[in-house]
Amino acid sequence: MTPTDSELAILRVLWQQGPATVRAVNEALNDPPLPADPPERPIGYTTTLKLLQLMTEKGLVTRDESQRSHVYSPAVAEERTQKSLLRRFVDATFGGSRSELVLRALGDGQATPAELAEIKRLIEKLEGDA
Amino acid sequence: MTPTDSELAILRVLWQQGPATVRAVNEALNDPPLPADPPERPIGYTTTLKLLQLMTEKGLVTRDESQRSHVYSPAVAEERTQKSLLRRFVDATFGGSRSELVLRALGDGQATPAELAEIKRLIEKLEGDA
DNA sequence: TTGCAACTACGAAACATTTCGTATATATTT
DNA sequence: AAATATATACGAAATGTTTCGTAGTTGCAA
Repeated sequence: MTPTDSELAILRVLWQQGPATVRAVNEALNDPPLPADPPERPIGYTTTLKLLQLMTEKGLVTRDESQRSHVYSPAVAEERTQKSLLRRFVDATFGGSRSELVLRALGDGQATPAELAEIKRLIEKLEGDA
Repeated sequence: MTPTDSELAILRVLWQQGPATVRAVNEALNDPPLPADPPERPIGYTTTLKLLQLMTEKGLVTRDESQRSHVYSPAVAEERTQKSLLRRFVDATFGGSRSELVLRALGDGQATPAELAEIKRLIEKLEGDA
């Protein structure tokens, strides 16, 4: 089962922060890393709650109901989920071609030398494995 | 203006094949590169037509109405569109980190040596520019 | 113990996207 | 000329996602 956009936003909070209450998730969602202009309307508490309830039904999260404030945990792995979303995206946008994707991702002069070096290292490692 | 999934599928046909009629687009959409199992239900002709009409309104395509069968052309550039979709995707899935994206894209041992070599060349070129 | 604050549950509205049926017009075939 | 095939237009149903209001419950403070 693959998350929708809003579900993914919630999963990212849980992956980063670990198990959390509805309130904590909601606050994280509404705490903008970089404030937008014009500022976006905050997501309502019950919206986040409902989403987490739906995600529980779908098996994307689990919850601990032993406390009054339920505590939610991710039930899908970050890497696995990212890979699955990536596959969909590459198929839809680049006809399945990973290298086209990478070319576009790096090919606009915005990648830092550190990023490039890191990726180069990765490639050399992959080549070494062959 | 950024295309929806179905709109993107249509744009990909137009980018690849050049200007085309509704019928040609519809047939291309229903001609599976690799047949699925179970086979998917084909997209109806009027569905494609409607989408192209909406896309015309949105400015994603233009059309030549001089013939009875209108001929549609892409009105947005492939590279620009891909970059914009990529940015959204990287933001939503990898918190904006391009190198995380690339790591995931290449890091599952599925990339071919040729792909890796191509990307390495690109990186060396980018490093040279700095 | 009364009232306020915080919680869950859930139906349904609001919104976005996709799909297609039907009406109508125009060309083509018989 | 009539029947058939092919086209566009467009309303509206179907589907999927997001949002929130409201009801009801539980804990806590006055």
